[in-house]
Amino acid sequence: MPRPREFDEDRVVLAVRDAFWDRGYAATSMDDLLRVSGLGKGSLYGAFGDKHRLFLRVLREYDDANLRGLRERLEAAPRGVDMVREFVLGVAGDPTGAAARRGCLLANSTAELATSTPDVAAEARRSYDAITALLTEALERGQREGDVDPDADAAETARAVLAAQLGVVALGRTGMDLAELTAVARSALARLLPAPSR
Amino acid sequence: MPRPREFDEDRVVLAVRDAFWDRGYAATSMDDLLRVSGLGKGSLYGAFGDKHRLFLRVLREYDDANLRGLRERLEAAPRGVDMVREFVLGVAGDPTGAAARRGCLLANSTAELATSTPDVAAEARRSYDAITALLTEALERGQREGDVDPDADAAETARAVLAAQLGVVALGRTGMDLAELTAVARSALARLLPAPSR
DNA sequence: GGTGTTCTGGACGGAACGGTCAACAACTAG
DNA sequence: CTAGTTGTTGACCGTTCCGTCCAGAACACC
Repeated sequence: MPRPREFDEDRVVLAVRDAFWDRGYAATSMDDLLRVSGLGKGSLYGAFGDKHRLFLRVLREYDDANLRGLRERLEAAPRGVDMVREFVLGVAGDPTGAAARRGCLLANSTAELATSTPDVAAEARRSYDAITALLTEALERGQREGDVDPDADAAETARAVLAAQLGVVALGRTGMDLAELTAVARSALARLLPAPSR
Repeated sequence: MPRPREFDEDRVVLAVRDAFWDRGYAATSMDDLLRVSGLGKGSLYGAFGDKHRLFLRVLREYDDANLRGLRERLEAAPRGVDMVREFVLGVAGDPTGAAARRGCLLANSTAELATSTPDVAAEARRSYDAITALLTEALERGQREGDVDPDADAAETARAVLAAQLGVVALGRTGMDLAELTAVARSALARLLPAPSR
């Protein structure tokens, strides 16, 4: 019997996500969020709660989408190692450099908020653990497929790959030249994923 | 003939730095800065300008101190490769984990502000370029000293090491278990700095 | 068509924001 | 001791902040 929503919840979450992504949490005002979402104050508060709750929801959905994408890429990849390489090289994938400059919402949020907001730190741990598990799986497949040194510890390598990727993300945020950023990614990958000594 | 300052400028910069470091730029209010510095409004504005200018000064001095420390460690290190290892492992060096959770002021600031504040992005590039140069120097010394594969490109390796360190810093900020963080650092180092094949 | 429930938009409040300014204090140079 | 210069303090300003609340609108159900 209630009056139905006039807006699409997912669309609002994406619009709000972009605002937080571009400005950071603290620098994004509720007025900004109302503007980009097109909602009135009552609607936004009614549907999502206050700024903090809204942000956490946005962050969780962002992470979930990310993990889903990685999982799909792993399944679709001809070889396990391809997914690992894409994961690192993809940071510099957008030829305009805009994506690299924008960085990763989770990484940005962790850097800004992890100290003051335990929820964000916990979300980051959850997400990075899941990514590590996926990378481990990909590397183990790579070992079976003969692309990765079978003597290497896949889980350890996965952690190193994640660190390298996070580093490339951080460097991309400085506006570093895209060719150089790609070179960093390649250089790290070449050293982290030595071909099996056959 | 002027009236002399009643405060020590460097002490104020350090106190303000800690405030920015703990809360981030946007979440730190001028009142916070007045409290931690002990100054009145007129004094702080008179000596350092507005919040933005004060922050940039703090960030530059932080970076300079960092670079100075790295240079000294390189000069003091028995072997070039020691400085490289310290650079990465040092992130998890504080046994309480507080330093790891705090992260790096420059990295945090870049993640929060690089998009909206070109000055911060430029400062980050400047700093990371200088660190890369130092790491390259250390690695070249390591090659001469027989600790680093002489066939590796030192500059490329330096970039990969920097990325790995930034990644470890990012992971440390999530509150990841300290032993695990150390393992990540070791794992990355072991793969980035293969012993020379003698 | 009436009724009950939810949604909507904006007015509103109190607090906190960054920044200015003027009156006063503290010193130096002569 | 006087004059001149700078430092200090805190009141003050206009703006923006987040969040609440309410009057009215839009639907579903009976």
